[in-house]
Amino acid sequence: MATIYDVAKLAGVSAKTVSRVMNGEGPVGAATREAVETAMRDLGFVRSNAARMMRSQKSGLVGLITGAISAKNQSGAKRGLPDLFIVQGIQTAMAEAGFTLMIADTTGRQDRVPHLIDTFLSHRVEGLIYVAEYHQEVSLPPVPAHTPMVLVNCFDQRGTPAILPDDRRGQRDLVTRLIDAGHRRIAYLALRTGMVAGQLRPAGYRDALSAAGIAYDPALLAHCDFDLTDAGPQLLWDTISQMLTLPEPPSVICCGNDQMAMLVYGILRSMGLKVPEQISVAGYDNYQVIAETLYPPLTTVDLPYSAMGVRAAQRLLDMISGASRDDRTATLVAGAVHWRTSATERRPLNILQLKTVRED
Amino acid sequence: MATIYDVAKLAGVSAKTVSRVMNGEGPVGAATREAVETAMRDLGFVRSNAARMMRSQKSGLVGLITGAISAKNQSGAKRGLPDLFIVQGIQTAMAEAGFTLMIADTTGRQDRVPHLIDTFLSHRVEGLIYVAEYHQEVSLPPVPAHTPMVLVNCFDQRGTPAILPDDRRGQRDLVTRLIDAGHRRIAYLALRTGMVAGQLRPAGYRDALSAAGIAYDPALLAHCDFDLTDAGPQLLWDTISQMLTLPEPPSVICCGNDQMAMLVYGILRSMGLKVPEQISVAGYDNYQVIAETLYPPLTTVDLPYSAMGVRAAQRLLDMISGASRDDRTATLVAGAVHWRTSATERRPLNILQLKTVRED
DNA sequence: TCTTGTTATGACACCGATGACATGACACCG
DNA sequence: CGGTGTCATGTCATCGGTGTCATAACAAGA
Repeated sequence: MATIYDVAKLAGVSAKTVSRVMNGEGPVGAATREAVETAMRDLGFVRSNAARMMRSQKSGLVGLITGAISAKNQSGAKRGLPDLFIVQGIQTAMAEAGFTLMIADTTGRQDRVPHLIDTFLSHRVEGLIYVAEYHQEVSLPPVPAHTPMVLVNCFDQRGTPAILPDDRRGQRDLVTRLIDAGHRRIAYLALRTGMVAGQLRPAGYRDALSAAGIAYDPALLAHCDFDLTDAGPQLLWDTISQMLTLPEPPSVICCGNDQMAMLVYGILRSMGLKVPEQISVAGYDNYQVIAETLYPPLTTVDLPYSAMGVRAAQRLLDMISGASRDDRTATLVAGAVHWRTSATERRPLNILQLKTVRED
Repeated sequence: MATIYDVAKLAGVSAKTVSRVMNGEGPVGAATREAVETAMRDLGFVRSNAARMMRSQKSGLVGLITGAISAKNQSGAKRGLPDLFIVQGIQTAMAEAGFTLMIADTTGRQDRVPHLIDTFLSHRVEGLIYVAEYHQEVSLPPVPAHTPMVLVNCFDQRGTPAILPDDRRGQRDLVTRLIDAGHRRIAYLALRTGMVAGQLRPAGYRDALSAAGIAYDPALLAHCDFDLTDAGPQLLWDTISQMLTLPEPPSVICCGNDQMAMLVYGILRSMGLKVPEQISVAGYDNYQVIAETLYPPLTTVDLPYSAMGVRAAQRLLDMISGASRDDRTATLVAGAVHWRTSATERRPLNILQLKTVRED
C-alpha cells in the first residue's frame, strides 16, 4: 500500500507537504496541492491511521461493549434485539463527530469484559461505552481513570455516568392517558420484581393512580414471569382470569412490555373477549414489529433506545473533549405515549356485560 | 500511558525483551519473564496496537459495513432487527479468531459506503464484510483487489463471494412438511415480487407442490404489500377472504414472513376463525419474538442469520489467510422448519364447515 | 582445548505519519 | 535599502513497538 513518501516522490514534493495537503493545514500553493492530489489519486493512497495515531496520540476510536447482540443465547431466549437501537443511536452520533466505533460483544460471558476492555485500550480508544440489553445494575472491572466511560441502560455502584430510560415516568404517562380516556379500573401485569423495570413501571402506575385520586387496588397488580418457556402463558391466563372475575373487573390491562401484550391478545381472544371493544390492552416499549403489526395496533410507550444512544454518545464526546470530566450523574430519558386502537377512548364495558361474556 | 521502554527500565531489561515476553516469542529466562510481567502489571501497561501494526503490517481488524442497524428509518419502517443476528454470528467467529470488528452503519445512505470503506482501509483492515438488511442485489464501489471482501444476505454482478439464505429450499421444506401433515390446499401469501425472497420462496412453494404431485392453483398464490402503513391489513383481509370463498378453500395459509403471519392471526380471528382448529397458519423467518410469543406459537422456517454470519466470517478468514483467494461463488445456507401448534397435523376442516362459519 | 551449538539478551534500524523548527523567496514598510 | 512579516516548503526527530543481526555465556562434542 502506498505511503506519503510514494506520493511525495510522484508529486515531486516533500512528505511533509503531502501531509499538509491531507490535513488542509498550513499554506500550500494551488499548483502543489493539485499535483499532490493527483498523485494520491493515481496511487490509490489511503493514509495509515496507525502511523498518524502514533504521532498525534488521537485514535478517533470509541469502544462499545455490549451483551445485546448475543443476548438471545441467554436464558429467556425469546428476545428480539430492539436494544440494538441504542447501538444505532450511538453509531450515528459518533459517525457525525468523526469517530469510528469498535464494537465487541461479551458473547454472554461477563468474564470476558476485562479482556475486551484491554483490546480496546490497546487500540487507544478515546472513550468506552457499555450497553446493557435491559435496564439493570451492573458491576464492571475498573478502567484507567483517564479513559472516559458511559453506561447505557444500566448503572453501577461507583456512579459511572449512565443513560437510563425513565421507566417510572413512562408508565405514569401511559396510565394518566388511560385515565384521561375514561378508564378507572386499570390492571397492571408487571414484569418480575427482579428486573428494574419490574419495579419502576409499577411505581409509575401507582403515581398516576394517586395523582388522579384513584385508590390503588392490589388485586389489579400482579408480577408475571410471562417469558417462562412453558408455564408463562398459563400463568398469565390464570392471573387475567382472576382479575376478570373480580367484582369490579378492569376495563384495561396494562402489560409489562409489548411482548407480554402480544400474549395477552391471544389469551383474551381465546377467552372470547374482543380487543378493544370488550377490554383494552396497553403495552410498554413501543417495540414496533409488535406494536404496529398486532391487530389492532397496540397502545404503548416508547422505550427511547435510539435517543438514549444519541445521548450517551453526546455525553461521552463531552467527556472526551474535557467539557464534563467528573459528572457522576445518571441521565433519564423519557419516552412518549403512542396511542393506538388497542385502547378505547371511553370506558367500553360495564360490569354486567363482562359477566355475561364470561358465563358462556 | 506506559510504553515498553518504561516497562523495560523498571524491569531492568531491554525493550526487545519486553516485546518477547508479550509475544511469548524466543527464549526468555524465567526470572526475566517474571520481572517483566511484574513491571507490566505495576505500570498498568497496555500495548499500543498502532505501533505494533506499523511494523508488523497486521492490524487484526475486520471492517463490517451494514445498513441493518439504521434500517428502521427507511421506508417500510416497521422492522425489527433480526438481521443483526448476522452481525452477532460474525462477531462471535471473529472474536474467536482473534480479530476485532469495526462496525460502521450506512445510516441508510448508500452513498456513504465509499467513505466508510476508506475509513476502514485507513485502519488497514484485513478484510471487509457487507451485510444487507434483507436478501437483495447490491452494487458496491470497488475495493482494492488485495482486500478480501464477503457479502452477506446480498450479492452483486461482479461475483463477489456471498453468503445467502436458501429461501427456495426453506419454503420447499416447509410446504413439504405441511403436505406430510395432510394439507392439500395450501395458500401462499408472498412478499412483493420486487424482493428476492418474494421470488425464491414462492418458487420453493411450487417445487414442493410439484414434487408431491399437487397441481399448482394460481388462485392460492398472491403477492401482498402487507407492510404498507395503512392499506396493508386491508389488502391482506381482501386477499384472504377471496381465497376462503373459493370452491375449495385452503386448509393452511403460508405467509411471506412471520410478521405477515402475525397480521394474519388478527385478521383470521376477526373473521371468527380459530387458529389452528379451523385454519392453519405458517410463517417464514422464525423471528423468535413473534413465532414463540404468538398464541398459538407459529410454525415457521429458520432464516439462519446467525449461521450465515459464522459462515461469512469463516469464509473471510480463509481469504485473509490466502486459503481461497479467488473463489467467486455464493454459499447458500438453509434453515430448518420449526413445527409449532399453529398448523394441524391433519386436515382439520371440511369445506362445508368453513362455509357455515363464513355465513355468520 | 578448540570448535560448534544453544540459550538469553541487547543494539539498532525501521514502519508511516506529523510536530517543531528552519529556510528561501517575496512583499511591504518606513 | 535594511528590517520585518507572510507564504511556501523542506529537514529531521519522534511516536512505540518489532524484525534483523549481533553478542555473550555456557554446555556438549571432537
